[in-house]
Amino acid sequence: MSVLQPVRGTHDLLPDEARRHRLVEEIAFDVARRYGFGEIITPIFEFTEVFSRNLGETTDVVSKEMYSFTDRSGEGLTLRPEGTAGVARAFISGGLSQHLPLKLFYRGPMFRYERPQKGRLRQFHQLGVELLGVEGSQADVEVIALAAHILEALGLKDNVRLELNSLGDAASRANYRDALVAYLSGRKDQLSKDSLERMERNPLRVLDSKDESDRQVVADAPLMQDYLNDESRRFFDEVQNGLAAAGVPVTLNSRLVRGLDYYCHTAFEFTTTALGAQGTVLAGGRYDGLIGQMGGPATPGIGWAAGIERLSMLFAGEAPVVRPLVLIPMGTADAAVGLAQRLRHAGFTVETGYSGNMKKRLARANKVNARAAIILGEEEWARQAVAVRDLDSGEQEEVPLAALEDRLSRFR
RNA sequence: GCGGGUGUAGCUCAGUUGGUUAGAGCGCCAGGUUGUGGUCCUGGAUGUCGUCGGUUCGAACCCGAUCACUCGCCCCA
Repeated sequence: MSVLQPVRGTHDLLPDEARRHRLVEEIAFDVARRYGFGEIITPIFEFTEVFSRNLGETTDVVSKEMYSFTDRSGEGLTLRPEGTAGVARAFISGGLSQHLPLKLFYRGPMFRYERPQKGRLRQFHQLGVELLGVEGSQADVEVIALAAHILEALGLKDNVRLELNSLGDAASRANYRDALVAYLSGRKDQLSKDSLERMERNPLRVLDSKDESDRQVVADAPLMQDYLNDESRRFFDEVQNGLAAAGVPVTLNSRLVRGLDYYCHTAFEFTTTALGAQGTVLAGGRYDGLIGQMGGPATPGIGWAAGIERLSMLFAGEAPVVRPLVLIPMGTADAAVGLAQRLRHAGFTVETGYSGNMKKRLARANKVNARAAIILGEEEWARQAVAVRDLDSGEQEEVPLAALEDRLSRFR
C-alpha cells in the first residue's frame, strides 16, 4: 500500500475528465427532464439490510462485492452498490406514495468490491431513472425510449444495441426455472463447473455462459418465452409494440438475464462491443415486487442505470470551456483587482495572472485560450482607459473605462 | 477470487549480449524583447528505472515477492 496512490479501483477525475463526466451527466439529465423526471439525491450509504435483503442473498453483489462496515455506534452500514434499493427506501421513508406516478433521476458514486478492469471500478458512477407507480407497459416503453434518447443525445446511437427479454411474472418465472433445471440436470456432464454452481444459485445465469460446451447445451434448452403465462405474454407484446411505435429498434435476446432478484417482466440492456469485456452500458428492468417486499405499499416500478465512466469513454463530444478575459496589470495591481471584480460581477469570465512580465502573462493567456487581454498600463490608467487586445486577431485598441463592458460584450 | 501481459522524466516512449555520468520527442522553466502572446532560435531542470529483497565485481536489464495498471474468466454499469 502506498498512501500516495489512489485506492485500488478508484480514480481521480482530473479537470479534463471531470468536465466530460459532468457533461455526460448534464446531457442525460437534460433529456430526462423532457420526459418529466426530477432529481432525487439519496445517501451513498444505507443500512446493510437495504441491500442484502432486497438484491438477493445469493447474488454476487450481495455475497461478495459489498463495502460493508460497522460505524461507531455499531450499526451495520454499506456503501451503496446500486441505486434502486436506496431510491425505493427513500420512496417509503418519504411517504412518496402520495405522489404517484413518480419519475426520478439520480446520479452519483456506487461501490463494488471487484477486480478492476477497463470500464470496471470499485468506485464508479451511475446515472439512472426510476418510474414508480405505473403498472402498464407504457412505463416500460417510456423509460426505455428515454434511455435510447439519452444515448442518441450522447452520439452513441450507432455504438449500442438494445437487447430485450421478458422474465415474466413470478409464476411464469418459477415454472420456467423448474423446466430449465430439469433440462440441465440431465446434462450435468456437459456443463462447466461454473455452470454447475449457477444451477444451484441462479439457474437462469447458465443461459448467459460464455463457455463453449455450456452454449451447446443451452442452444437446445427450453425458452423463457414458451413459459410465459398469458398475462406475461401480453405484457411483453405490448412493450415490443410500444417500442416499435416509439421508433426504438430492439433485438430480442431470450438469454438475457438480470443479476438482481427483484426484477420481473421487462429486462433490457444496451450493449456495445467497444469496451472489451464490459459490454453493458445501460441496463435495467421492471421490479414490481421490490417496494412491497421492503415493507412499503405495493408499488410497481421500472428503471435503469448507466455507468457514467463507460458512457464517458464512448462519448466523443468535447465539453465546451468558457474562454476567459485575461487582465494584465502593469504597475497597477490594485486597480486590476478592482476591475476584475467589476467585470466578474458584470458576468464576464476573468482570469488574472499572478506574476511575470507582460510577455509571460500573454503567453499564459494563450494557454488558457483567453479570448482577449485587458492591459492596464499606467499611462492608459491615468487617462481612465485600458488597452483591449483581441487575442485571435491581434488587434488592440484603447477603451475608456466607462465604455469597457460595452466594448467587451462581443467577447462573451 | 482465478489466469496472462505491463510498470524508465508531467505525457508518449527508446535503452543493444547485465558495464561506469539513463536518453528522445512533447510539455515545463529561462533568455533572445526592462509594455505585447500564439511561430522561431538558444539554454536549463527533469527520474528513489513502481516498491522491497536476492544473484553478481557490477542490475533499468537476471530471479523472487509485493503494489498498481491492463487483458481475459467470474460478474456487472
